[in-house]
Amino acid sequence: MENFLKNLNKSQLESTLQTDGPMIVIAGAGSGKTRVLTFKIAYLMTKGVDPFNILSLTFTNKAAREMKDRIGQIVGEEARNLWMGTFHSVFARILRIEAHKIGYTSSFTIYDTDDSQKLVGRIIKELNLDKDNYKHKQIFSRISSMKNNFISAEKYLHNDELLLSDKISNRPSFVQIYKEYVDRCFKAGAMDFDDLLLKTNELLTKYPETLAKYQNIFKYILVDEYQDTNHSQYLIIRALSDKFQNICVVGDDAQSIYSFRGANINNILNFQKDFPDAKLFRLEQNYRSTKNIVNAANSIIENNQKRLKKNVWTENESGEKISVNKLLTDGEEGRFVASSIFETKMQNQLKNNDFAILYRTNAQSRSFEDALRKKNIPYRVYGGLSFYQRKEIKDVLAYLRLLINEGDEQAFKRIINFPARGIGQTTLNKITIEAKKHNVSDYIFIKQYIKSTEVFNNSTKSKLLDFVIMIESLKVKTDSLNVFDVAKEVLRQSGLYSLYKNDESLEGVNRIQNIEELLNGIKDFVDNQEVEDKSVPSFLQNVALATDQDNDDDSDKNKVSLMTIHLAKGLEFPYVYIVGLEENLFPSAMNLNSRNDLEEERRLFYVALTRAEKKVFLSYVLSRYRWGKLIDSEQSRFINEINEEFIQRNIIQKTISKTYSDRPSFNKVGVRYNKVQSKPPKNFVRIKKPSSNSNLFNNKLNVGNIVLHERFGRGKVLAIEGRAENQKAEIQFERVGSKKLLLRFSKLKVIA
DNA sequence: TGCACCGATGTTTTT
DNA sequence: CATCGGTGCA
Repeated sequence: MENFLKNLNKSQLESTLQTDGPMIVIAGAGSGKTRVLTFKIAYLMTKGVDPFNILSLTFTNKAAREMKDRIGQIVGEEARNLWMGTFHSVFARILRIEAHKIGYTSSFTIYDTDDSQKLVGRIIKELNLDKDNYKHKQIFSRISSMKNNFISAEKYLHNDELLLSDKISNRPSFVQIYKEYVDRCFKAGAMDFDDLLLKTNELLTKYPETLAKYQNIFKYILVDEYQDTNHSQYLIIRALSDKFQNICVVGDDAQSIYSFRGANINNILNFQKDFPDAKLFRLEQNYRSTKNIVNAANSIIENNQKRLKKNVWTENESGEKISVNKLLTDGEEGRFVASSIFETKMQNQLKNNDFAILYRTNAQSRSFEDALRKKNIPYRVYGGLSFYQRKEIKDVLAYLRLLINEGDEQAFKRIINFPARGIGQTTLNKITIEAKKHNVSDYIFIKQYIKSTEVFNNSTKSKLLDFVIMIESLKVKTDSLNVFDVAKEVLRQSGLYSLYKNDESLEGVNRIQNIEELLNGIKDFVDNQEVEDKSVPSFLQNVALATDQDNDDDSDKNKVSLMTIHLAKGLEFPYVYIVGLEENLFPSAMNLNSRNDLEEERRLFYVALTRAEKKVFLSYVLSRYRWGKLIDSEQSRFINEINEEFIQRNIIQKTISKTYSDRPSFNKVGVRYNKVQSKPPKNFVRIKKPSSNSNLFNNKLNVGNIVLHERFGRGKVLAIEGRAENQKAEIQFERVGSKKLLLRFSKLKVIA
């Protein structure tokens, strides 16, 4: 039964078998910490601990799912009963059960960053503040950081230091915005991401019996990536573990890279002070990377002052030196990387998914996409704009949100006049004022008071009334229909579907495709056996906390991965390209001002290096386009911090290809490609996605061909127009008539 | 009220 | 360069 433990080394085994009492595992990169967590949980279960009593918090939902699967392979079915997920998803689930205790209903809305920022912007406007001085994104991020540090608006008001600093920076009204923002979220029955943690704390503090209930449920608590927890998260696990003290945290201070969202490295540095009896374990043997990589990474991190003593080593071969490459422009960097991938792949018989390109900022992906596409190397861009952040998707979801939460201000504002129904700004302003007078939400105001109020003229009144009637009739359907059918009704009755359907433009076609994908996703959610709660609120919660990297499917298996270093955390690839190693980009210009910030950038570089198994390629350029302008740049200080014996510098690369201009104009290239690449989260069956190697990009489609479309069926090609990814075909389908399709979207099979 | 156009402004990183 | 918000006209 416990055979599975045989594969562990000494320190892995010791930390696995230590089950009771507080403990911390300091785990170097690639030292098998996930194995320890997995085996420890499996071990607990074989010892008879009920999976319902184990809480395991991971950094992404994907990590949780993978771990659950692996545990399932060892102990079987029972593993599905484990409490496992991100802080946000686990506690959102609990909050839904306990919501009424803290003044919410179980169908509370979760505001995403976009909702939150918009609300802050609106408040700034309402308070008549100068929007150039009060930048809504900055203000929101300050609010978020206050929340994560447990400084409420009230506390803020009593903190002279903070108030003074606002005065000095000429933003004395910050605290008013903060307070109003919190009030408005509450009134809207909405929580933002930070609230999910904050309100959990509120719940556990205010209700000792609730705290006791969850303390008794979570007899064993395990936290992965502990170095990236913030104060809120810290307090939650402290409270929950207080009774049994069976708390195991795993992390690596050298990989703490999320301080910008409140992560507090002191959580890991101080763990032993918090739990004086805590046992400490170290995992220092690296199984992932070559000696060169491990040693190079060690030489980098030695430049940081703040760190725990640790000696990461490996028995792996020395491997190749790290290749450092200097290029002229970002365009050349793209081509260099693409060629290098191509050559390395050919020489060593590798697959595309053996490669990753890691960068500091999402905006850098562009040149690599262009170059890879030209070389016909399939790739996938992770991160960036996620599926659920697309306008058309947010619109549909906003209808669903309003159906279950009449208070949802952001949802209401989004859809009241979309699709356009003649309700303009003037009317909206009136509604806001009147609603405030009656102390209800905008929607409830028009629903309850529209008939009796005199502030609107008759035509406006009837337009508003029509809106209410539509929403109310949809709401009735939520009782009898499942989410999928409700969503279909929403699309039909709101007019959203026909709006986009009639839009023949490229954008319109794109949007309708996305909406259909969303429907597929909802259908799958409804049909999915593993999902217990299929209500609209449950679906929306799922969606709000889903992330793009939560899903991978077979079509993504053999592709080069492009992502930010932050997203690469926890992943590994045989060959890794770390690009854009230039001062002001990496390290970022924003983080050059303090030692702490710079050290975090350095840890980020450490994380990037330690993703690699076999070989690392670094690159930097002399000039790079930023904001459409050519900027001179110099190599990153981090390159020189690597001990020279581990690297090999290459002279300026010759231009690899001169057949096309360095910066192709947008007209030629068309719409950016990665915009349509990210995808809905797991549980989601979808129609075939556009991708760099699929579809008719390369294959020739001719007028007269008979084709098969997965939804429309058989059809005949009448005409082809446009070029490259803008290419469209007019096809006469037997069942549904003639349609113009964008070839890069349509999965067409040529049958004759 | 709706739409088209224009200029300002912004890019760290994400649950 | 790309998006967004604001302005001015129909």
